[in-house]
Amino acid sequence: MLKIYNTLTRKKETFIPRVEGKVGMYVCGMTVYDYCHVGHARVMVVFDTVARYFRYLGYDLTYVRNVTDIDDKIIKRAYENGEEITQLTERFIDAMHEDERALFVLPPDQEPKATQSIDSIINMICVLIDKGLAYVGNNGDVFYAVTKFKDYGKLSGKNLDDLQAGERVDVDLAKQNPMDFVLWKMTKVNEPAWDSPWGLGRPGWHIECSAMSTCCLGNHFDIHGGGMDLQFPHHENEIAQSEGATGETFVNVWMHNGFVRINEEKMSKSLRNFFTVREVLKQYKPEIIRFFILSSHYRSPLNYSDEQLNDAGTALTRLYNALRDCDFSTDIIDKDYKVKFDQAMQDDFNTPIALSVLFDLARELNKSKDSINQSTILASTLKYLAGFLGLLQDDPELFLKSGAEESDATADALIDKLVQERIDAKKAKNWALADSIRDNLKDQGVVVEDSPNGTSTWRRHN
RNA sequence: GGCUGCGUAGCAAAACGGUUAUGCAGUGGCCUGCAAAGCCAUCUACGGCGGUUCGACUCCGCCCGCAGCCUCCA
Repeated sequence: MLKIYNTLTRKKETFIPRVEGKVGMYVCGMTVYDYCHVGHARVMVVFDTVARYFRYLGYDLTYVRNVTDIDDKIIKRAYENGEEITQLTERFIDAMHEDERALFVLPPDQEPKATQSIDSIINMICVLIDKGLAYVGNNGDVFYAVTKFKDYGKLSGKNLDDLQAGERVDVDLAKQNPMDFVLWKMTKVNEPAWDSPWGLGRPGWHIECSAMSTCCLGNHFDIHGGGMDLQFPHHENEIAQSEGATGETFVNVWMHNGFVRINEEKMSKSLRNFFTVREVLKQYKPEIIRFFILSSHYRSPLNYSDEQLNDAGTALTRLYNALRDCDFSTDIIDKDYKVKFDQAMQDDFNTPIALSVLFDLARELNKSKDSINQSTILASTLKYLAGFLGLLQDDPELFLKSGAEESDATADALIDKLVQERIDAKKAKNWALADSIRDNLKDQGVVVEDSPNGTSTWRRHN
């Protein structure tokens, strides 16, 4: 029985799909004006893992993750760069897909873009105006009237009166209520604009997700996810828009992942304390980053530091080491470990425990190396289960011999040659030479390991 | 100010009302020419104060500390 923590009820609930055997999941994706940072990577990896697990459980999943390709920041950045908006957004969409592939994130089934959903956005705004939930302000912008939606605040646990008491910057005088938010913005000079019943303009941020999600998954679907910071106001506003427009329940389960932190502080673009995925990839192998992300529960904060990444690298090396030189078979899986793994994953996708099961498995595998049958079963089980986390699918030999940089065949050949020279030196009992070769390689980040039968292997230190 | 959430050993990170988490690091041993890897053993815990209970790290209350949201942010 799969349990998922639902932000709406603040409880873990047994997951019951709306339609038996099917799951619709929408995740708020990136605004594409810059490279993805580790915080974005967390969203991608976490929901990729959720998606993989739903499929593993046999659900027919439709996973939608949008791209916000029109907003103030995009316009500003394009202007600063002296670049066409579409040129900028296409560039960063490509970069995002590259990062995604690097982190073994499988593409979502649908990836709608805001600029390609203008019709459904306009339709939804029309309905909201017809229903008296939205109005045209005296500056021509269209606003959502939050006081008209009785459940406003139900997701974030906020209450309009308290919010109004809070300090607010720059209250827009065209609004009836300071908490009202924009559905449609009138165009300014040199901005992209679409024709609408209210004149040339562009959509506000929140409406695009309401339009795209209901468009792709229907008025009512199972899961909506995103980072914690989207809880309010973004997701709150989505509920107001979608439920206001359709009169139906919008989403059954709201999932929010925790932040990536640096020095106990949220990693964010505005604080300028972020590392982009491609920066980190220069230093660490992609699978290490994925392992690092999954080593804490998706709702917990995740502190980013070199120490953490190094630990993740060592831990992952242990698993790959266990798989080294093993045979694999797809049809023999150890049931006990599978059950333990499932128990962890079904408890709100508890990946730290799922990983601990993999380590238990690795220990037993290391002990069973002299029994081919047993080690094949355990190795196959380890690789099979790890696959649902998007881990351990590389050839162990390749993983262990690779570094963060692109692999270099000539460098590897040279290492092989030195390792062979060392084997020869060992045979001649020339320990001094053997040790100096080993020390030499170690200085280059290559660890040599001997095996009982006189052969030697090597791996690159993370 | 309002609303969330968190506080576990050297570091990271989980579960659980009474029983080994797990990874890294440390210590002792086995293995090894010596190492590394691996195996075995082992030391460091549950922010503070009360309460409930036969028994609480786990439930409740208060306090302290931290983070986040209330403005664009994954």
